[in-house]
Amino acid sequence: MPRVTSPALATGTPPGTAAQVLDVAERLVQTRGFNGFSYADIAAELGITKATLHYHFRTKAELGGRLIARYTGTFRAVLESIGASSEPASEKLARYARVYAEVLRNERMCLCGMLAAEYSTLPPPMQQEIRRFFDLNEAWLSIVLEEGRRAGSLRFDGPAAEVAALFLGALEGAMLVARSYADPARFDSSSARLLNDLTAPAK
Amino acid sequence: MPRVTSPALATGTPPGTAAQVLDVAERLVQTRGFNGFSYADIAAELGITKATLHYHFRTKAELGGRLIARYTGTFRAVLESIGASSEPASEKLARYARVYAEVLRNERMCLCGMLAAEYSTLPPPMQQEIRRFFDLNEAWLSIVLEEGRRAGSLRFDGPAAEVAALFLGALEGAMLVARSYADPARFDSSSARLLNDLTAPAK
DNA sequence: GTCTATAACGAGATAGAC
DNA sequence: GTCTATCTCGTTATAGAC
Repeated sequence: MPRVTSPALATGTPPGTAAQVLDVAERLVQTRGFNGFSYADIAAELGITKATLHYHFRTKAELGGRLIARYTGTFRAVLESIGASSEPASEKLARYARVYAEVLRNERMCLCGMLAAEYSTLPPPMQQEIRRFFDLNEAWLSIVLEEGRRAGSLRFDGPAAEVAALFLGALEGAMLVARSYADPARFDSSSARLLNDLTAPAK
Repeated sequence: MPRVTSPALATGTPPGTAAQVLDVAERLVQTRGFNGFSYADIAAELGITKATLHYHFRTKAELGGRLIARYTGTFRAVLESIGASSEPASEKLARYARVYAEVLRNERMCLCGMLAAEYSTLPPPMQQEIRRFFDLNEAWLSIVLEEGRRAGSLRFDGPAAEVAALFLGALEGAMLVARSYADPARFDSSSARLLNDLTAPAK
C-alpha cells in the first residue's frame, strides 16, 4: 500500500516518493559521500523498502546522476537570481559565498565538491555532470568578476576565468577543511578574506 | 612461503610487506578515497592474500591510522626542511605549494584532503589524526607567513593563522577541482595567484 | 507504486595449517 | 609471515505477488 498520498496542492510540488528519496540521498552524499551510503540507509530513513527505491531509481548511478542534475538546476536558479539583481559585483560575490556558508552550516559539503573527491570511482556520466557544475559556476563567476572590474567595484589582474577558478576552488577547499573542525567560522574567515582581496586590493 | 626476502641494506629500509602495503594503500586512498578501495584491491596488486594483510594491519581502521601517521611524518620532515632554509618566506611558500602540485601531478589528491571529504564516515582516531595534519600545516604556514611579514617579503592584514587557513584550504580545493579536469595547470594557476596576492599585495 | 523474497557478489575479518 | 578456507554481513539489483 502507498505510504503517503499527499494531494498536489496549488502551491509547490508535493513531496512524492522520488523527491523524498532525492532529498535524503542528497544529504547523505553531502555528508558521507557517494560511496558512504547505501540504498538500505535511504530506505530505513523513509520507512520504505529497497525494492521501492529501485523502482524510482533503477541503479545507484542513475540516482547519482539525477542528484547532480537537480542540484545543478537549483544552483543555476540561485545564480541567475543573484546575477539579475542590480547590486554591485562585490555584493553578488558575497551572496554567492553565503550560499556555500549556508550549506556548511547544515553540516554538509558542496554536493559536487564531495563528488569531486570520489571522482575516479564514479560512472562517467556522473563525472561529466560534475564538471558541468564547475563550468557553470566558473562561467557565472567570470561574468560577475568582469562586470565588477569594469564598474570599478572589483580589482584583479589577468583573466577573470582564472580568478573564478581560484575563488571556486578556495571556497570548496575552505568548506572541506572547516567541516573537519565542525567550525563554520573557519569558512567565513577565509571567505571574507577572499572577498576583501578582490575589493580592497592590489598594488 | 615468504614472497620477498630482500636483505636489509645499509642504506635505507628494505621494502618489507608492511611498507609495500602502505604504499599501495596510500595511493588508493589518494585516488579513490578510504571508502573506495578494499583489502582485496591491495592484495591483488601485491600478489598476496587478504589474510596476510590482516596480519600486518588487523583492521582497515588501523591501516588508515598508520597511513595518516606516516603521511604526516613525511610531511613534517618536508616542512622542517623547507623551514630550515635561508630563503625568503615567499620562496618557502612557493616550495610548499610545489609539494601539493607534485602530488597532483601523480594524479592524486592530498591524503588528508581526501579523508576530510569522508570525515564523518571515519573512525574517531582517524578523524583526530586528520585534524592534526591540518594543525601541523597551519602552524608551519603561520610561522612562515609571520616571518615574511616581518622581513617585508610578504604583505597581508590580520592574523597569520587566518591567512594560513585560507592558503591551506585554497590549495586543497584547487587540487580537488583540478583533479576532475585532470588538469594540473589549473592548480598551478590558482597557486601562483595566491602567492602573488601575498607578495605583490595589498592596498 | 510498494511489497516479500532472494539472487549474486564483495566487504572486513578470523581460525588454523604450514 | 603467509597461506587456504570460511564466516558473517552488507551491497546492488531483480522477480513476482499484491
